[in-house]
Formats: sequence, C-alpha cells, structure tokens
Amino acid sequence: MPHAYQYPRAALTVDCVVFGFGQDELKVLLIQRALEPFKGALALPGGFVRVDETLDDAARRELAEETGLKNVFLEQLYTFGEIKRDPRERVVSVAHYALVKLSDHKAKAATDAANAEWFPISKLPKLAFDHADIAKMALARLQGKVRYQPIGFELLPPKFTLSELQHLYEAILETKLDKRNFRKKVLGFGLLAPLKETQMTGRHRPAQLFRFDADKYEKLKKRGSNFEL
Amino acid sequence: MPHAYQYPRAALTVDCVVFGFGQDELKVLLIQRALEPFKGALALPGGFVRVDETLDDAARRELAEETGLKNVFLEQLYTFGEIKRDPRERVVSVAHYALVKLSDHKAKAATDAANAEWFPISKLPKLAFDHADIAKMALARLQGKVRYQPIGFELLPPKFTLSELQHLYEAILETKLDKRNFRKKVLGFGLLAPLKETQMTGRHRPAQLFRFDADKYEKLKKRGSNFEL
DNA sequence: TTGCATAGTGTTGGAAATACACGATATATT
DNA sequence: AATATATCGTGTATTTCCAACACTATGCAA
Repeated sequence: MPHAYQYPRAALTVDCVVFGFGQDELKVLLIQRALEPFKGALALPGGFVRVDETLDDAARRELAEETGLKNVFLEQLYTFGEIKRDPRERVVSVAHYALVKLSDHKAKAATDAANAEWFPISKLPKLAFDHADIAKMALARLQGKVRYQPIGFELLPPKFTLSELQHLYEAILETKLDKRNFRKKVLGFGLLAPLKETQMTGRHRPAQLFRFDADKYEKLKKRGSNFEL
Repeated sequence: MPHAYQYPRAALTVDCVVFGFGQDELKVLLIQRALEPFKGALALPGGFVRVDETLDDAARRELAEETGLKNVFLEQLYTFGEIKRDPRERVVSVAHYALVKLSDHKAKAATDAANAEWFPISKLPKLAFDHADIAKMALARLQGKVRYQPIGFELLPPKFTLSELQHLYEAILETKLDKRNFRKKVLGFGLLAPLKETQMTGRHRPAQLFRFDADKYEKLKKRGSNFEL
C-alpha cells in the first residue's frame, strides 16, 4: 500500500518505568545500554515500535526482551515528543509505567535480565535521553493513582502483611501513616482476605497474612465504590 | 543523516478534543472531513505531525489551521495506537484536549473555521476513525481533572457569575450541585476576584461578576494548596 | 403595586479524619 | 524459667469536613 503521507517521519518508541518494592524502598529497573547513543549509560527499558504491533504490545515485548518480565501491570503514561530528545534523529516515545513484584523478577534475573538492575527511586543515577523526566512523571502518576485505586498490590507478593502494605504506601507517598487509621481504612474497603497463615520474622509476635481479593474488587468497582486512601 | 531505524514506520498524528461551554451545555468542536478516508464525515480536528515540530506545536498548528483557534488551554490526553484505527495504514495518534471560551471562537467562525461546528457532548454524531473513543476519554479526563484543578475558567469568558460557573460544573460533572455549598467552596479557594460590575439578564436581581485570579492561583499552588471541589 | 425570576446568604447534624497508648505474642538471652 | 525485646494488633475521643436545607433581596415587566 502506498503511504498516505510521504513526508519524513518521526521514529516511534516505547519506554517503560518499571517499579518494584523491596527493603522498604520503591525502586526502578534500569538497563545498561549496549549501543550508541549513550552506550554504557543507564536507561529505561524500551525500544522501537513495530508497524504491526500496538503500543501496549510493543511495551510488553520490550519488557520481556530486556528484562524477562511478563504479565505485569502496565499502563500508558505520556508521550514525549521534544525534537532533540534523541541525538540521532526525531524519535517520539510513548512512555509507560509498570508495577511488578520483585520476587517475580528475581527468578528471571539470572537469564534474560543480566544487565538490568534495580535502583531506589530516591537515588536514581544519571539516565540517558530524557529518561529522568519520564521517571519523574511516572512517580508523580503512581503517587496520584495509588490514592484512589488499589494498585499497590501489584508491587507486593501474593501474601503480605498489613505492615508491609503500609510500608509500601509510605514509600510511594513519601509520608508516615498512622498504623491504626491505615488498618481501619484498608480493611474497611473489604478487599483484603485474611489467610490462615501468619508470618514470622524475628523475635516478636507473628503477623497475619492477607491476599488481595481481585474478584471482590471488580464487583465493588462496578458498583461505584470509592477506594480513596 | 541516515535513519537509525529503517524499518517501516507508523505515521504520527495529533487529534484534539476541543471543549466549549454554552447554553448550559458542554460542547465539542468537530470538523467535516474534506478528504478520504471518511470524506464528509465528522471528525476531531487534527493532522500529521511534522518531523520538526513538537507534539504540542503540532496540535496547536492543526487547531489554528482547521478551527482558527489560538492560545488555548491544551494538554496531552493519551496516545491511540490500535493497528487498524486508520484504514489507510498504520497511524498512531497523540490525542489532546483543549478548553476554549466559546466567545473567542465565534469571532473566528466566519473565517478559518467555516466547516467547524459545535456539538453537545451528550449528543455527539457518529465520528470518523476511533474519534468517539478519544472524545469519551477526553470527557472522563476533564471530569476527573476539574475536581481538583481550577481549569473550568478556561471555558468561561473573562467575567462570569457564580451561577454560570456552577452551571458549567454541573454540565461537566453531569450532576446537580447545591448552590450554597458550591459558593462556599469556590469562594473559599480565594481565586475569584469580585469585579465592580454586575450582570443583568432578565427581570431579576443582577448577579455579581467575578474574574479568575491566575496570579493568586500560581502562588497558592506553589504553597501546596488544595483545590479539590 | 404586584408578579416573577434569579441572586445571595447560615446553620445544624452526621460522617469522616485525625490523634493517640498499651496489652499480646513470638524469639533470644541469661 | 525468667526476662528482654521487637513487632503485632486494637478503641476512643476530638476535630474537621460535608451535606442538607429555605428564605430574603433586587431588578424588570405587566
């Protein structure tokens, strides 16, 4: 088919800000660039969009290729189109952000993701291109979104304690939260199912384990429930 | 310069959902397509991104060319990348939304925007491409954003009454609002400066006119004020 | 003068958010 | 066995915020 528009075209890429949570810190997964430009520098995983795949597909493919991650929570963030953002030529990038369970990724770390590494969001190194801007916007989006949508669970293992959940929220929102009020509120949503297990870590009382009840969430969401933190 | 990536490329466009407010209704500006595909059908204003302009520049240029509108509130919305969204070939569109004062547009209507027309959002006709999806998402974004950011003023003339402002919010949010509570809240933000003028329309008490105090908004925003409705 | 249409204004009860402290329970140590 | 220690888990009192609600004011037209 002839092109309907035959002027010079920008190249189209996707980039992903992958968030993880561990050691009470919010982290971002970075890769070391193997090619010019910015060879050797740290960057967000990403790459060119093929002409026969959607943006979402492209982001997932690049994520799998460069980090080994699959089946993750992924959403489009913003499209970055400054003219000189890539020194080679005009490249427009559709940025995404992803939430992954660190445990899931560690399994793959030995294979695909040899050159991918986690960095605390609070101490990100210099990044290639405008990736620092992208990461910054992704954090702002996550901070906004987590207040009214229960997406934090995507960052935790399937079984978790209320303290872990609270520490996650504290890390994302960069605040301290009151334990009793936090528990009152999150349990009030009715989305946490207590398990019969507890978790022992250290010489103190063991903590109740919970799982996120995704089915119930879907039902309540349809009824228009509000999950504002 | 040689292209760094010489595979087939998607074409890149921008589309704009232009909101206006009049007759107590939220409206969207549509144009009639002059060319195939969808020749004669109604569509959002938009067009191809040039290789030497940013996405924001492209959206503003297309808006000026197709509707005569300049210096409007404009923000990026979402990037639509379904493979078959354009029947010709692969076209990825960076959608934007704009807020304009109907009065501003009417002045231009006779010249540039001969084939642009306002339609109530509640009764949109069939649209070309996936533009109905784009319009739907733009409305959702506007409804979300208007709750915690004072952007509604972009849709009103420089001088307006509190009733007009309330009717605007009611149209956007598709709800009824309590007059006293609404006034209490918006005046409480301290962003409305009363003018010495009043507005008479009909045989009843005249209404106080206000203007939006943009300077004060910038100052309060920096201090972290909250403008949640 | 009356009718009419919209402008403008406060209070109150209930709900929600916040602030706050101590007993429970497991392990490790002596 | 007793004790030290570290985190888990829980309730109440206060304050703040939100929602519901009705009448007077003012201009014009008839």
